[in-house]
Amino acid sequence: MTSNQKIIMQVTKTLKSSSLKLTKQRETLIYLIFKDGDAHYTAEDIFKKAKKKNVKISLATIYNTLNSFKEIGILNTVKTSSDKIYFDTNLKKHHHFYYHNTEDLVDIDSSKIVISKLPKIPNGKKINSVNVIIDLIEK
Amino acid sequence: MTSNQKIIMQVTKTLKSSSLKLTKQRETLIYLIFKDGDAHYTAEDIFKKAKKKNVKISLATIYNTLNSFKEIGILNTVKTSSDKIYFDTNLKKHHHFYYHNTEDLVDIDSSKIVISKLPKIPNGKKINSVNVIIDLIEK
DNA sequence: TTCATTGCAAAGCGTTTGCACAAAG
DNA sequence: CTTTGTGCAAACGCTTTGCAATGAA
Repeated sequence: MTSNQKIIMQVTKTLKSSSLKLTKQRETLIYLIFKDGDAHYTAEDIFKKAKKKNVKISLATIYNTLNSFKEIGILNTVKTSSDKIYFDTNLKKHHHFYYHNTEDLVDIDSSKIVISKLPKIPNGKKINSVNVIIDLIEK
Repeated sequence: MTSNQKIIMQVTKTLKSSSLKLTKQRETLIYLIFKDGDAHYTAEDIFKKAKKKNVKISLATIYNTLNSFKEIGILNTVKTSSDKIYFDTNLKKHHHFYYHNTEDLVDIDSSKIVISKLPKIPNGKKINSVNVIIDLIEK
């Protein structure tokens, strides 16, 4: 069994132990989203993938479902300088390359970026996350 | 003359030397945006500021004008996890605190964050910008 | 006079919501 | 059976656009 299959099983388990029901659409979404490893999709990307596989699912359901997935913690969202939401299957802390031309988002492992100095954090606040986006253009 | 007045003069000069005409609305916008030093405003923020001063300017003009300003390089835009565009008057390289609750954006000077390790940049690409957003929540 | 700029309302885009129907447990 | 999920179309919030009227040079 591949590591992606393992992840699909684990995610499915998480879903079952949540308050969400395991429906056909949700199974399909989990498969579509996790089968290729860490990736970033817009709702539209997934809608197209589903169409290609002749899976019947509406855009609204994709949004609603992915937002539910985010709530039970099997997915994250990322915003870039494009104005679409990217659903990110990588739950570990990580950063991103953003390909300006193609609007693609690619993971950068946490270990590949080291921040050796951080500013003083304002009183009463704490860090929720530190997000680095390296915006790439053609050389 | 304060440093903000100097900036307003300089920005006005840049505008004059661009292909854009110096209109009443543009003068007003420059004043509203630059008078308080580095800041981040949404179009709506500026619309409200203008109303308070009884300046007549439409939202559409604010958007169009600020986008023109961006093109001639007297303004930048920032995106956060909110879905609004922030117009940023700080043209120097810098990073941001994002106050999750209030959706406020606050500058972090470049010197306050040091990245001591960066990943290998993909072939044929170069870095356009490295953006760090420190997302803050209540302690 | 000529061309850019403005304001309005309408359109656009990605995302969310309301509601009747379908499916899960 | 009861409750949750689904699909559709309509609503939404922010931003952009088309166009007639206005203003700058």
